[in-house]
Amino acid sequence: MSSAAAPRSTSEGDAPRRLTARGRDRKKALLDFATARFAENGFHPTSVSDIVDGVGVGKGVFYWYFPSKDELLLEILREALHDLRKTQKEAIRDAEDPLQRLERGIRASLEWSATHPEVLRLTMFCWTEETFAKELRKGRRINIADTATHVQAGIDAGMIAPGDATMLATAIRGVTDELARSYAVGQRSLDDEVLNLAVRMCLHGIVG
Amino acid sequence: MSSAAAPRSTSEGDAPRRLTARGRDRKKALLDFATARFAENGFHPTSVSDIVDGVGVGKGVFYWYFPSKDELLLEILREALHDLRKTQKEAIRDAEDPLQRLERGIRASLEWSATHPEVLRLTMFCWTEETFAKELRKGRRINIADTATHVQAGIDAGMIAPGDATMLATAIRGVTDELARSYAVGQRSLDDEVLNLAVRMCLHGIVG
DNA sequence: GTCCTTCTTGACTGTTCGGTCAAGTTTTCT
DNA sequence: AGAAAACTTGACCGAACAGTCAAGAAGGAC
Repeated sequence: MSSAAAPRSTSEGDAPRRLTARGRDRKKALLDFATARFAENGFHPTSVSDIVDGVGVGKGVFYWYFPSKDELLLEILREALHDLRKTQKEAIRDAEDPLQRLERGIRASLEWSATHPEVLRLTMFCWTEETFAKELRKGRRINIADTATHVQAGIDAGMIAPGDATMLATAIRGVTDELARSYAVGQRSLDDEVLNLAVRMCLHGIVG
Repeated sequence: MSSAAAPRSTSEGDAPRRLTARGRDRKKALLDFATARFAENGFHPTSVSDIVDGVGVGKGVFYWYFPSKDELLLEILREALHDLRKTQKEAIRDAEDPLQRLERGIRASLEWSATHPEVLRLTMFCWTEETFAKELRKGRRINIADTATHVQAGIDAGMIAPGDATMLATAIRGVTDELARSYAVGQRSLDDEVLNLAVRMCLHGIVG
């Protein structure tokens, strides 16, 4: 116990850990490789050894950058949800009215999904274990709230038939999620036709 | 090698294994308990020992009724998909036109989901591992094909705007799946309001 | 009763896995 | 240069896990 400082993993509160350039590269390599393997093999069937072997480093490296395998997955998740939201916000920025905001948001969602199919697969797994589902619920709540804002604005502007904005937002998410999922699962390509269908289902289904 | 017959598990082809009344009860108990535990704890985190302990039997019992843990989950899955389809068929039987068939199918889907939330959770996990995803893809293909039949009939009868029936069926499944999922995940109750919303989104979104 | 099949037990096996650690190397800071 | 911090190694550990098996109990068929 009297030994050296032992900067053991991210301490309780959180000491974000200072990384050198080399460190940042390593961490990213681990993150990327793990994401790919988790998505194609499943989370549990992919061992920490698989990951470090794949990246070509010793096992200790893994635990230098991540406190645990679970925490790694949480980090992948958080980063993905954050990136998706950022993408949506950018896509919506210059829209002129609520309906256009909704349409662009829907398209941005699907396009993001098309470029991150591995994350979508991971997401499906995460819903099935509490540790990870908690994080997803948070993201979902935020996403639906964002959408509901625009739906409500549309209702107020008389562009959308009155109704429970949150529920309509949930249904919109349903259409986009499922179409994205069927792409992730490899049953359909995410082309313009699908994008247009999603928009048509959501908007013409709810526009008064 | 000269030992007794050794009726080892379900043999390659398949010898459905003759069960006594006691046997059938045991098997059902294992199936039910496992479904519940898998749904609340996750598949991998739930060990075979957890299951047999929960039911109060020795470990050998498990392997008398199931060749492996994976095979047990596949059996749960197959049974569930079969039951859902049967329920839908019954709900649709006396409908008068394609639109009514679609509406009743949608309602039946959601109602079935409401009474089998554990299965829905399991389903999400299954999409993430090939062994199980294969089974789900089959179920999904069948489900969408069923729905597409009615959509096509609606198009032919001039009740639905022309379009790719399969794609529309996919979107319909999207709405119902997501609403069901948000129920399974515990964010919303599956009341009449939700049922009506689903029908409204699907039908008024595609009716010409 | 006796024979045969179904069913049950629980200790055991071989393996794998997440995580640790003492020791060493490289980079950065001063 | 020298100290400190960041990084890396890979053998090692205890726990847990899916699956096996030799032995026997229960119950139906005759």
